[in-house]
Amino acid sequence: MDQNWFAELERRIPRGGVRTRFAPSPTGYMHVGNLRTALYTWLIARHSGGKFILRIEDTDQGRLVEGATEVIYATLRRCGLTWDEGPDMGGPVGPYIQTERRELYPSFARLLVEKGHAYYCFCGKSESEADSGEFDRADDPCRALSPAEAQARVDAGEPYVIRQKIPRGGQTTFSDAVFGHITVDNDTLDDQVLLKSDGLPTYNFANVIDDHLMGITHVVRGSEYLSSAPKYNLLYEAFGWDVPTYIHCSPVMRDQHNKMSKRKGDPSYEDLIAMGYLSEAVVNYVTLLGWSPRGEYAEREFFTLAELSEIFDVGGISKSPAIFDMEKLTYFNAHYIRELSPEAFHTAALPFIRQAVTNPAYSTQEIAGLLQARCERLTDIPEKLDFFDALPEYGVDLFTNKKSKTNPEVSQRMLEAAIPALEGLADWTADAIHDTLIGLAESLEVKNATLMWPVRIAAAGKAVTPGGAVEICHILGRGECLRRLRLGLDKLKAH
RNA sequence: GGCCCGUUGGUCAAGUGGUUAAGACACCGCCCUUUCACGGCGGUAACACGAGUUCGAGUCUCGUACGGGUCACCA
Repeated sequence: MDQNWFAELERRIPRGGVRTRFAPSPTGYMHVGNLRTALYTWLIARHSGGKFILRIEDTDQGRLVEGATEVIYATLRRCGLTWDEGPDMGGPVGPYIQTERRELYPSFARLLVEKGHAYYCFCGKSESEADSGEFDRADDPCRALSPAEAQARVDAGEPYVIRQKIPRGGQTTFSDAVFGHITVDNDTLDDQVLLKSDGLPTYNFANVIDDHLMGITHVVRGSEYLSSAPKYNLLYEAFGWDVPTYIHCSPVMRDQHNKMSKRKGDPSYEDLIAMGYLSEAVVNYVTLLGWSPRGEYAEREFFTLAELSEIFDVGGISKSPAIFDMEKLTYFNAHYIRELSPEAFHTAALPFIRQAVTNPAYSTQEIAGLLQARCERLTDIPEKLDFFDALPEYGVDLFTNKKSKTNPEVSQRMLEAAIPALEGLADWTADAIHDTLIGLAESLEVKNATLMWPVRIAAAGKAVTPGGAVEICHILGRGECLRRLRLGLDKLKAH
């Protein structure tokens, strides 16, 4: 490759503003840790009015998953993480899929060889594998090969990889926005493979090349890459490129000892949605797992994405791992469910209401109204409504409740009074039912609960219901409600 | 094991040498009440340990313990 080719690539790099990138490998789902990385990356770009770029890292040919990039697109879109450049829309520094950039990497690897910072290595895979424990990379004879010798073997068609030539001795210091300055002895760094024998770059190499060529200014990634960061610095240095700002994030854990992982059954973003969690709740909660707002916002925890992009700062990212707490997510979810307008909640809840309530006579709007303050996840809904379509089997013991001062005998009296009172109602409205029952309790000289309890039990056949006697009677409608109340009365008489 | 990193209540966390060591979840209690929720009020509960430095240390230094990461032609 000639100088002009390199110069042209350099010329395309946007300069000036902040540019961040989310660079997932397409594995078919988005784990929580990944989502958080995407969030922070997006937030950093938006906070400073910069660009957020999506790049697909698919250099591992053995792990390609069908339809995986669609999952990434769908998740980012659903979370509101809009991107400015990416595989689907292109951009000034495309292509944005690494395998489509494959011809780029060998040239840069060879450039490094010419500069003396990398070398051809002809050792087979088996030799370099650590199981023997005998092979010391520092003694790799390939490292000492003269350029002419190496070139001759390449020309002869011998398989090879290109390795980074780490300086012997000395130290390398790199800087991370979260962890600060870290210095390591070069001797603890290994001559990592840059270009694999299949001609594709390793993750570490492709990252450096692509981040530079795409003008990335801030690199957000997991702390598992912290220990390879010094080698990145050496690479940037060897090329003479500016080093981007590193932002390493500690992992999201499932418990004290293990990272969250699909393999161990931990939920991915898609799983959480299927479990009845709202996207906004997941986004809000996950952002706070490992980052917290400072100053005037330190005591707040509910934020919209727009608010987060206003106040997000890298300084608030914590160094230690955070354990994912489903209970707290559930709390956030409950909050977001309550924040929904009644209409929006009805729309979200309808499929779940329909799992339990099929009778078209019952108002799903009214049912949704009862549910909104009573469910933490949408999936909680069906179980709460199981008494509408059919009155459950129940025993007279349900009519006993100490706090409401009821028992079967009292309940019988209450129903005997309530049934005719309700039969006489001109309009079956919630207000009318309410006023009638309250008035009846007053004239019977019992507390409201003493009358309401048996009415509700007879109407629902269940001790715990969303909504009280008035709401349930109203939803059931005059006919069904009175039928159930009479059934309850018969049951009490038989008792 | 070598190297790197971390450690404030059960969990998320604020705290940047002087605080009665915030706040939230969970838990418990009380209030509200037509069951259950919602909401309101209150409570239990933490600086891993040991040495320094300092008038003074959760905050700085060192060590110990514990935890995590990494040592692939995976990302």
